[in-house]
Amino acid sequence: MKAATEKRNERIWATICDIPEGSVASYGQIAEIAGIPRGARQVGYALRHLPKGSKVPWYRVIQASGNIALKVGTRAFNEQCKRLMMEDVAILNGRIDMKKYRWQPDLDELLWKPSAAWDDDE
DNA sequence: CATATGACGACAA
DNA sequence: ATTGTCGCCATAT
Repeated sequence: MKAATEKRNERIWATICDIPEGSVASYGQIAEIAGIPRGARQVGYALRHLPKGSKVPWYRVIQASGNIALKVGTRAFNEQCKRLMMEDVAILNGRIDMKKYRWQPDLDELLWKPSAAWDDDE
């Protein structure tokens, strides 16, 4: 595994950890905040490679369309639905109302941990 | 180096 | 609203 990749994944996970309870974010959204424009798939990759007992709230990450990315019927899928519902996130007909639950970080929150979103250089 | 794949996203029919 | 295409980008073969 390349170091750059691990760092990228860590940034992604860190960003996901910032999603407040009761909210959700799309893969693309996470990617952008993590400093990886068009990196939606990389977020998916990072989640797929989540370290074994990580406390990352991966279940708050869903597709921009409001769907859960996992295949229906899988254990992970059920786990995600369950967790979301526990946080009062309604799932109607297998979908989540993004307009209503999408995480909208304020500048304060971004300034709060910029190291991830901006060049380490600066 | 060429292809195929995937926890994605935007857009056209 | 549903479905299909194409664009993206790191990995795997």
